[in-house]
Amino acid sequence: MTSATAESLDEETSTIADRVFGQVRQAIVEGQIPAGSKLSEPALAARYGISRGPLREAMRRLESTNLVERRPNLGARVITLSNDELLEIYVIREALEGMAARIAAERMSDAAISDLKGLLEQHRREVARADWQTYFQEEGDLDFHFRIVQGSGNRRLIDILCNDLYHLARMYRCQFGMKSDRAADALKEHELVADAIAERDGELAEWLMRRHIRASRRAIERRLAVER
Amino acid sequence: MTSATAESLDEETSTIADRVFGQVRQAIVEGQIPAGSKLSEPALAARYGISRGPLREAMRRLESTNLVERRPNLGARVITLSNDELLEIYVIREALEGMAARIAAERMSDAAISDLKGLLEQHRREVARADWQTYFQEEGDLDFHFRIVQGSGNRRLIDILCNDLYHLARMYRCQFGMKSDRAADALKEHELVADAIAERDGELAEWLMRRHIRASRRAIERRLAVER
DNA sequence: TCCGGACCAAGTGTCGACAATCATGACATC
DNA sequence: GATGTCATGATTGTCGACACTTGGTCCGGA
Repeated sequence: MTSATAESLDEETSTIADRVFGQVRQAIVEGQIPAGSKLSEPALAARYGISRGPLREAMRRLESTNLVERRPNLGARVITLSNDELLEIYVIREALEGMAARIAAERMSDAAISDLKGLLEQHRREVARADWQTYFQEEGDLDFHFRIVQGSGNRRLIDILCNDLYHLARMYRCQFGMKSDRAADALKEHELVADAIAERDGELAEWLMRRHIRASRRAIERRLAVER
Repeated sequence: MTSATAESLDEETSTIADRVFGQVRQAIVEGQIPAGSKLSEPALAARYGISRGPLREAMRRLESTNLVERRPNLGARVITLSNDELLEIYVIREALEGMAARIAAERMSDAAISDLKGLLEQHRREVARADWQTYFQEEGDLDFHFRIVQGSGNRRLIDILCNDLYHLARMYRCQFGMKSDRAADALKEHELVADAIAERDGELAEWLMRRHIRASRRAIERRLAVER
């Protein structure tokens, strides 16, 4: 778990602010700190056994990753997950990951492509035998997207997606159960993207990736419409 | 000038950290603080007449906007503008602003489209009579892109582009002279995008916007190749 | 009973100071 | 003469404390 997060193994980072930043982020993403709840500086400082100085710096970093909202003299709150913002994120992912797939098709190493296909092979086995383990399938979904983005080699692209949007996506997924009835379809779409990349067809890879993310967004839209 | 920056008129923001964040950012973008130079906390704190506490928070925000790099116990430095990263930014802009143009074509209000056309009319007059005023043309270029992005109505999209990438672009532009021999071509491309939006043709607007940004990137690539 | 103003408490914003870490230079040794 | 080591200085990381703002509450009056 938490396998696909950039800089996830940053234990023993020299500065306290960075460490508590990662801890609070994880707590927010996984729902231990509920969405919309107020983040009291003294309380958090006491909870993590640090002073308010480093904690404020961590809060600033959390603010810039759009996980918390701050208003002057009023304090910080965990962001409230609105449905519109979730859909907005998928729009951005469609644009960014589509471009990532295009570049990955041009620049990804053969070895990385082999690894990618191996990952999909493993996912196929998991999906075939386990319908109740959609959780791992969902984590695997992020793993797949993570590798494509890495394959683009565009550092800023990697940064935006892996350090901001993927944490948001994981937060939404932990919040609502996100029982995906789309696991089989998504896997099929992943394989199509991987094939296009293996054939070095950047244009097709981008088109397929965008269609894949669009389909995911539509599935969410349908589910939100039903729940309403 | 500095017309197209989000939250630009944030004078008298209650918190000092936010104010000095904007000031330092402007100083970095406009080159008053040279690229690659070290940012000493005591020096900056003294320069702005504040303590190191708020300054450190401002530095954290600057770090998250990718304008400065920090390494623990080693201090912060202004980012060094590498050519590769500049091109990476254009790749992201191509993906993101293409999507913004598509959505803007669907959602932009008629009034906003009229304003956009008025802006282009003004740009046309400027370009026609002034070849030495490419500076204003370049600022106007950002203004155009800014309005398209705003027209998308996607808050996170607006945030990424206006609060991060555009400042980077302005920094590069202030750093090297960025004498653009492409002003006329760029204006023409802008008008095509605006026309597609006016006709509510999202697919075409995206295609044109991506081609426009790609052309700008290629112009930069050519210039970098010559200077080398 | 309802509205308005003042008081109070909690929390945020800011500051100065101490401890830990790293760079720089001189010095001793091989 | 070159290299490794150590001391020194400066800078960063962290902490506790103070001032100011905000929100709630209580009291008084209509």
